[in-house]
Amino acid sequence: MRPRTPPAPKPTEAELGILNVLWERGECTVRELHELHYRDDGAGYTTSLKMLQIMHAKGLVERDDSQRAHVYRAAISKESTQKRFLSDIVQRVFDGSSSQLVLQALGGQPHASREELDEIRALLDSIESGKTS
Amino acid sequence: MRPRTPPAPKPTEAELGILNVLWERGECTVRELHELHYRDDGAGYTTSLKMLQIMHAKGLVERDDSQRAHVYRAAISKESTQKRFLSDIVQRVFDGSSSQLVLQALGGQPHASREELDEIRALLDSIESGKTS
DNA sequence: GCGTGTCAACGACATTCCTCGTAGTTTTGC
DNA sequence: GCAAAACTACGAGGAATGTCGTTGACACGC
Repeated sequence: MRPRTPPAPKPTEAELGILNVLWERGECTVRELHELHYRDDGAGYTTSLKMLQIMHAKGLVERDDSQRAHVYRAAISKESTQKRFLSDIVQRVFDGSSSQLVLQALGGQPHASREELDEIRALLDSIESGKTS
Repeated sequence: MRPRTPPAPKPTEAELGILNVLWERGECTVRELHELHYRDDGAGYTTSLKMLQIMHAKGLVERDDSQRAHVYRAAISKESTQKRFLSDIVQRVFDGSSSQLVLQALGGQPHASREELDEIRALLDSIESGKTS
């Protein structure tokens, strides 16, 4: 028997935009999402609806249809999606080396705050001390 | 007058695979690329050719057609492409915070070598010392 | 009751991506 | 010379993506 949810595909760019709203708001009706996210694009309401329906069919969002206005929320966590995209990009443009990615990320955009840098340093320490070497 | 090269679009996934070969080999004929990259997919030769033609039209690769077998090479650098994808993903799934991305990358895949960790640490130092704060 | 407005569902459509078949040209082997 | 092989060019077409219009169901106010 297969798992009930076949691995939930990688979100497209438009889907990612919607997921960002859902991650922030927790849950949304179609109307709410449309006002929040699609207002400026000038896109029609049915576009928002259709996107959510497609995403629901893909397993990217869950739906409560007990009310007339269905309520949607993300079916995949933001963190797992971050990991997903990260490992994708590491494989595709960084030859599988995540530290190469880290170097590029730190070098390219060096306006991290002192706290963030310290946090990174602390994580480095914990990785190093946890190593079996 | 517009610039001659309108910003060269973001490579698709298939295009990225081809670029990886070109970055490694420097330059390739269609035949070489096909043997190296498309052999296992069972894809036809004309598919490789067409991809390169499309990429050339987009400005992703350059072409030397002085010989019968045209020679292609990447028109965009690997590093700039890494930056491009990195900043994309930072905007899309990390709320614009590249240090958040770094934390996730370091945490998610903690099998970096001692040398890599040291290199990252050195970069942190140079960022911190270079700060105006 | 009934009209007005909101909602989900569905199909249609343009666009992009990737694949391939075919045609026409040039080179090579003999 | 000429046939076979290799190469480029071109267009067709299936799949996915994102957009929308239309339809039919439902709810609320009066």
